[in-house]
Amino acid sequence: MTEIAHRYQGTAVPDLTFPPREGGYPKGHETREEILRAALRILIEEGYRAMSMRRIAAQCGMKLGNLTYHFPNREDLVQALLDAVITSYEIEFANIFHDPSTTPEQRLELYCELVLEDIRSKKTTRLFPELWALSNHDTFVFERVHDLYRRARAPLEDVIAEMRPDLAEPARHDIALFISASMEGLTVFAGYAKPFESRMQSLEAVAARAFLDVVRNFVAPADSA
Amino acid sequence: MTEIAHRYQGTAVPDLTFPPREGGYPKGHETREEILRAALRILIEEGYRAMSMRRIAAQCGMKLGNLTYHFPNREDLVQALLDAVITSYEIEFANIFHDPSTTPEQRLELYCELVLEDIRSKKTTRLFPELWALSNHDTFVFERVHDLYRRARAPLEDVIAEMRPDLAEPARHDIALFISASMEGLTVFAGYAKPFESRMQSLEAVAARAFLDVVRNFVAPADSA
Amino acid sequence: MTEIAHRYQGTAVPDLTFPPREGGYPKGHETREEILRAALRILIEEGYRAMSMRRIAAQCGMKLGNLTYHFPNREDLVQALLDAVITSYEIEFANIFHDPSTTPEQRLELYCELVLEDIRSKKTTRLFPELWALSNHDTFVFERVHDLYRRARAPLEDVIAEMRPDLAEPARHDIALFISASMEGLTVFAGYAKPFESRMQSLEAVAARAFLDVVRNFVAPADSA
Amino acid sequence: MTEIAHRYQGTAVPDLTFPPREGGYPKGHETREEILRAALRILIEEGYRAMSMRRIAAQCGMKLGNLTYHFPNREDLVQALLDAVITSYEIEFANIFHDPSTTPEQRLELYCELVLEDIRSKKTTRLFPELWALSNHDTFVFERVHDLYRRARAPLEDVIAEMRPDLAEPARHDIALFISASMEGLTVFAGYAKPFESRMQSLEAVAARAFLDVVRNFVAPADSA
DNA sequence: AATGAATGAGCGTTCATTCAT
DNA sequence: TATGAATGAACGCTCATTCAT
Repeated sequence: MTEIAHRYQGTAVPDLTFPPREGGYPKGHETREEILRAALRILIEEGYRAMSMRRIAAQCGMKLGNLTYHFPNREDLVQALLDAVITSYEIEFANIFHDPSTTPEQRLELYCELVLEDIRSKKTTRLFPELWALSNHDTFVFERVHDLYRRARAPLEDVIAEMRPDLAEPARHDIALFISASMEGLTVFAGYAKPFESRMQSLEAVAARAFLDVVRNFVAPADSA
Repeated sequence: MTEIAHRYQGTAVPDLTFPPREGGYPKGHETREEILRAALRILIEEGYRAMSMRRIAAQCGMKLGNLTYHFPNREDLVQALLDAVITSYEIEFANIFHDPSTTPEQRLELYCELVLEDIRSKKTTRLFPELWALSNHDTFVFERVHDLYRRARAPLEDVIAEMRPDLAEPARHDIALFISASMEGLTVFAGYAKPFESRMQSLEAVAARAFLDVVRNFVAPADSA
Repeated sequence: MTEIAHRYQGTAVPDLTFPPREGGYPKGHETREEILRAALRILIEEGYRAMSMRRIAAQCGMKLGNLTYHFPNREDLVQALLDAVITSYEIEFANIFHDPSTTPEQRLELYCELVLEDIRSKKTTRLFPELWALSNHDTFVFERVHDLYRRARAPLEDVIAEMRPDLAEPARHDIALFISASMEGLTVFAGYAKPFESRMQSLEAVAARAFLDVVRNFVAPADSA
Repeated sequence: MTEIAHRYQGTAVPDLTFPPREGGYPKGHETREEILRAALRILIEEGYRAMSMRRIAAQCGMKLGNLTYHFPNREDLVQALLDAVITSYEIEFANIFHDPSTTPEQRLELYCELVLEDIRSKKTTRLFPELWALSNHDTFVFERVHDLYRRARAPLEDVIAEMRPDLAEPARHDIALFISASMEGLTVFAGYAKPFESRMQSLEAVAARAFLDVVRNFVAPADSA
């Protein structure tokens, strides 16, 4: 396959959160972190198919045997990696809304701004499509990804509840879901190295307008369950 | 990896459009079609990683040697497959707007309805995340996918132009892009076997409201390039 | 493990009978024969544990990939090998009694002579203990081995029936079984390179005496089922 | 490989006799015993090939590191195991003939009875074929096994000497050897879970008859050395 | 057009072993 | 005494590919 040039080759790829092993030494935890980092790097730069045990071991200058010592099989490693990377997103999200803006409208706009900014990062642009593809065939990824999204929608639902206390819970949920999905969709079009990456600024304005309007104007249909 | 149960196991997976080989016999074309169909079936049911030459050959009860006769190497096959599947989507799209409804608002709504209906199909839900993931690392897929989306946005841009002749072309383009991306984003949340598949109906109402409003109300910022 | 010196290192190890593959070329059959021969050689010279796919491939100057082409997995190869080797023993046995000696006593003695002669061969001494060990954990080997022994006992039972028409079938069967088992047991003590290999001649006399006597003198107990 | 069902799954597998380590603590001896027991359990249940260091460690809920602390390498462990298990058989045998029956005929019969009873145990049926197979390729096992058999034949030779003082030593030895080998051979046919396990009772009668007759009637050939 | 045969590289995994803690 | 960490080699197997038939 023809490879897409990597613009920021030497990306640091940080942000991995995973629990230490019971009874394990600090050295071992560091090694496991190095392994997961290398795996993430390959996943981002070359895709899931290229993320083999051997390549990961080679990436972090480690023998294959040691890699399987820390992660007895590939599934363990992949799950640990995806869990760690998703957990780090959850932590990031949890930190976002500790600074309360004034009006709910401002908070909605800020939320979208932060999400769309994240989407433009190489890491997110590359990682999430892989997660979406994997979630189609792997229940663990499926559940972990949608767990993340559920948490990510919570502040959105709060904002909508403030702006539209008249709406029933399902309707609020639908709107939050739509807003969240809508932004995720932009990953493929205006994410890192995507055709409309440069339009992200103006797309943000379009999105903000659409989201504000739909929250304000949405009228639940009679039979909306 | 833990497999997600396939609800409509025996899916037919049709819709593959690809050119006959120059100087090739009809039999050969049929065989190539069978191969691509088998490949697509694996891609949809088990993901890109499982789509090996051997498994494709096995899927269509064919010996490996014959498969490599028709597609000398894997890249040829993958490109032919993705090209064929994307082409079939383009043809489907081209057929959509031959029946012109009355108002542009109705046409916008119909457009969204058709797209969101397609998204709920197993084929589309499974296929597109794979394409998005591949497009991050493969220029051919990248270009082919965005070519498809460009064509898909064309009728959308026409509708927007009718509704908002006052807007400049970049703004219209941004709005069309947003609407398209927005709906694509719903694939992951309300597509086939997704957590909110059952909410697609009401999500469609939310989306329609948001899209109509943004087309009607969008005001280009002063510095929008 | 300390290795026992191989006295007749360059043993030919012939006698493998297995069916040609349907639609396969003669070349392929030859290759499969070469593979099985190499496997048998290793099994005999170094034991079951040493009989790995890689070592077999190396033994017959073949690439591992080609070996797995002909035998998709180890179990297939092992079964094919044991089946072939056991089949060849069955054929050998079937040929033994086509020359009818005069008295049943002479035939019994000839039978024992032939079996004990075979036991002294390197192939049989080495192979059968492996089969016995394997048959403890592998149903295929278990059934195949006891199928062979059942066929091997048939002429024995005929002889006994001739000598002792008064005996009931179960008693005849027990005697045949005892005689057969008795000789097999000598493998470990007086087989190839065994401590009493040189005593085989005189052991044969002891065995012949014991077998003749038991056939002649055995009196079925009252409650013998 | 297809596994043979284990009828008496939770076998205790006792009977391991091995010397304590010089300067070792009692705790260490217990651990080593636990290790050898686990090894023996695997050997019996799954065969020699499955008896790896890792599996042994896992079997006795121990970390690999600790196992290699007690047995620095595999050969040490295997030798210790086989030595211990053979030693325990030797001790068992030594205890048998402390109760002297009256006539040598009765003693011969009792001897056979005890041996054939032991053969029917899962442990013996499973273990000895492994020993026979190993003894073909490993001098230590070879010598240790035949040492055991030599001791086992001693009481047999005494009985024969009593019954046939006229016979020369080689002839007596041959007869004892034949009787011993004969019974060992029954392991494969009428041992634990073997096709004729249920016939062991009547086979014992056949064997007793044959053995008594051969001891009584055997006439050494003129050239018997 | 299709199958059989063979290669060479790579896959995930298990192995026995060594050494630091 | 026991566990954690790491190595290097080998395991059975699958891969894409090439070529003869």
